[in-house]
Amino acid sequence: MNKKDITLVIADDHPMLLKGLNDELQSNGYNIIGQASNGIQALEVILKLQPQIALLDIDMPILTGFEVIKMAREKGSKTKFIILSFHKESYYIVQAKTFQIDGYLLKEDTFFEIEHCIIQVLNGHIYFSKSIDDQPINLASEELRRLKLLTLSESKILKLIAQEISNQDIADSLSLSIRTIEKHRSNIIEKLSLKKENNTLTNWALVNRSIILSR
Amino acid sequence: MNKKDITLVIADDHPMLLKGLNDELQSNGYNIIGQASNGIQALEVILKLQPQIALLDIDMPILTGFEVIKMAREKGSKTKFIILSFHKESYYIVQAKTFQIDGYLLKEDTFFEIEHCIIQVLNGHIYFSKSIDDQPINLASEELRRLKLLTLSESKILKLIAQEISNQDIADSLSLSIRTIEKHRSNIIEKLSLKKENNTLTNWALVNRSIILSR
DNA sequence: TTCTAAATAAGTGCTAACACGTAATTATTA
DNA sequence: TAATAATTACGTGTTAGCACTTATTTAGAA
Repeated sequence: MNKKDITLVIADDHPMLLKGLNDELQSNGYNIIGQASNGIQALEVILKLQPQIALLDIDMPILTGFEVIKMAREKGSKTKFIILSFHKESYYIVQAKTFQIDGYLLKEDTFFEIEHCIIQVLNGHIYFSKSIDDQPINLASEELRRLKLLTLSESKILKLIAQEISNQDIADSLSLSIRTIEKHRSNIIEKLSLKKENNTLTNWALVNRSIILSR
Repeated sequence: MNKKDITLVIADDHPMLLKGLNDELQSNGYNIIGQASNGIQALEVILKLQPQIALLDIDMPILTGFEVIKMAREKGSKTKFIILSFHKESYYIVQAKTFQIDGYLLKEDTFFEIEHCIIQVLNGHIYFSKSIDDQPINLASEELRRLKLLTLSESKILKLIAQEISNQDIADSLSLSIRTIEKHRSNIIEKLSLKKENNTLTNWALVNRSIILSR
């Protein structure tokens, strides 16, 4: 495929970065059909122009990159999405993987890395920046994979925990003893293989809140 | 003064941003005599080329922008410094003013704002981005507003809390008493007006993790 | 029907976070 | 210089979550 046949939309709320990305891509022969400097603008441009690839920042005004992707897909968009972010923390990477986003780049990456990612994604592969340390991601993903091991009651309780509801309140709302809830918590901790720390389950549930609540 | 007589050095560890800035400045007739992608490189280039103005990122590898400025001045550099940063929090601004830095821009600023700043600084004025004072709508949430109330120490500790580091470990890493950390936590809770619940601060920090860590 | 998994519940002890107070030492600023 | 804010630190008590264990009832599978 010729580079000029690859349609791209790019979105970032930092004008200089947007310009740098635009110039570098264009001078390398890519066809940038749209730009945006906030989330809602990005969503509109993507839905209207239906590019093959959209390169999105996460932290944008009005809508985050993740929200744009979710909404674009709900509207039936076939665009492939690449996140371009400052964040290399596992929290973001896990979220990107959960959303099944096609690519994840860091703003510290060179153009070489960006171009490589675009090509990989166009060929149907998933590509995450080489600069991301895979270790914690795999650990976190492993825990998410284990979510499937939970029974119905355990899942229900986990959702309540992720909403910062105390054992006592969970017990009350489900008309169960607080000891039952405690036992469920123990079982959940064991199934997810969480480290034995104070409030380990609550902490883990809050960090992975969006994933738990979206299930 | 003609634009092409204005000598500039720019430094940022994000290649795309550096390119965007370079292209935009050059196509507007400015004379960029040097670039750098980390702190030590920036320092070398500034000392060697002695530009009239250096545009520096704060968060760079090896040396921060502030450190570069301090060291360049200690070596007798007459260069005027403009910080180009993501941070609009008061403590960064205060730090910039304490260092008597000539200009402070945000990466969300347009080229118009950047150019205006360069001109002001060249004329011996101090110029801080217009976006710093007016509260941006997209970030005007109550929580973020209250985050501004925190002191430097409190912010530092809050970031560690958001990374699930215990009081004891925070105390150890900062060489402080655990009681000091506890006191800071109490103060943070009060400043943020969090509800009086068990682990209320940890929970809040984890829920708002991305906001806290991106600051 | 027997076996197993899930759901229910309780005993007992430990720990980190937090409430609420006091107070000394530094910075900062008016 | 005086007043204020920030940082440091300790005392004492409370609580929610968790470890580790035992045990009954219910429901589904072999």
